[in-house]
Amino acid sequence: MQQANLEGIFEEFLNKESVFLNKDSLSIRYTPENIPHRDVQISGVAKVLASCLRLERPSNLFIYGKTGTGKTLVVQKVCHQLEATALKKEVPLKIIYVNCKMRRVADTEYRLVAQLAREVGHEVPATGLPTDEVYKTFFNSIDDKKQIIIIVLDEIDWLVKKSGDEVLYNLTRVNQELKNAQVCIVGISNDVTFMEDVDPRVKSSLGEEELVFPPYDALQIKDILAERSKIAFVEGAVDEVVISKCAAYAARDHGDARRALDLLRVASELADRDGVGNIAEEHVDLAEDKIERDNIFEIVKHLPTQSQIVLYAGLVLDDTDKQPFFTGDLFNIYNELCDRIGLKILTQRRISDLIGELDMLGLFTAKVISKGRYGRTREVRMGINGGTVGKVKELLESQLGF
DNA sequence: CGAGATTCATGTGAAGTATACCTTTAGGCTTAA
DNA sequence: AAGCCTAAAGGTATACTTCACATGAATCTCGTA
Repeated sequence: MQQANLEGIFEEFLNKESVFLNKDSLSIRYTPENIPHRDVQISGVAKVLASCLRLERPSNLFIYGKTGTGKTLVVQKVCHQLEATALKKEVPLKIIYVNCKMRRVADTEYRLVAQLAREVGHEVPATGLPTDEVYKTFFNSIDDKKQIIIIVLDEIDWLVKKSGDEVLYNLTRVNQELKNAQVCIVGISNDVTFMEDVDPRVKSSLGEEELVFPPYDALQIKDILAERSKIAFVEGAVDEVVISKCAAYAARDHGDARRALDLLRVASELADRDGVGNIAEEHVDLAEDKIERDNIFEIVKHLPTQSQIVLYAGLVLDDTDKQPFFTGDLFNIYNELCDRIGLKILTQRRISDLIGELDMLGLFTAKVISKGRYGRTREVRMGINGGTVGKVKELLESQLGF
């Protein structure tokens, strides 16, 4: 009986007409042929980096703009082209791309440099070595021949927020130590104000050239979506109205094209699953919830256990009544929870830091306030909205074993 | 009544500790001449 | 004697703890109008 059912599902799936031609083109990893409305930025980046084709070190470049304004995409695009040209002209050029936000990959000085070393083919242990040693490993392996290295540090603001700007200082100085190779650094930041509280030496050196990516407006996002959907969907699967809606939603908060693409992709997946031949407006609404949920799930799932418990404690408090709550309240609940599942209780000092981290991830919204006579504390609210809370709670319960 | 002192709960920085892992080194064992 | 293996010694990064001091506005205190 069940077997037959399964078979039925598969059969149906195969017979069903899919809305997709090439679903990949909606994914964030996809690099499209041309990037609409970013000509200025593309040529800006290209002009700066082009000098490496003459074996001259390009100026360091610092790029900032909000999420989903195409920073990463543009840089990657230019880099690909550059690599291709360099290959043709036999210019020794290497481009290293590192995303600093990756947990446990590049979020400390040591780990970043270790990652760089790995990118040039030197396995480096996760701990144990002096940081200088790792620097040396990296330098030596790039300095063995004349070449230009372009290091792209994406989400560089994270790295600095977590472990200070010393890394950047060291990296911007590397050229003095290298005999053959030359290094150019491209920093990409979502935080527009990030440069303000950075060592002025780093600032002047990293910001030799600066480029701002303004947010897209609704019309531009529409263009982008239209372009991609030509590749992604079969004829007539997606309606003008749907695209407008996605664009409008995304433009509503700071012109985030990535969000628009996500909306369209998820909406179309939902439509596909429903087995209807085209995407309807309500699919977009459903998609909006789902994306928010999925993003949060992804973050929560990979949180260290202790942070998960702190988050769960927040959810418990959120459930009762108080919304904002304070560090002390949270710590009490946290204690009970740890007791319940027999986990080691960390100090309040540490929890305070963990709350800070959850705040950075957007799961909490925490603000240090003074309650006058009644002390100073963090005022914490949940950064997760209504419908998702329950699901996150379920997820945590199953992961933590409540 | 208002200026200044007090107070509370916790933020925050610095230094210390435990753990896991790394390299170096010295000693011991094996092996081959 | 040379080569190889092993275990101890000495070192590091990271996550966490301990200690001590900093914060900042509501509240208290006390001098003054």
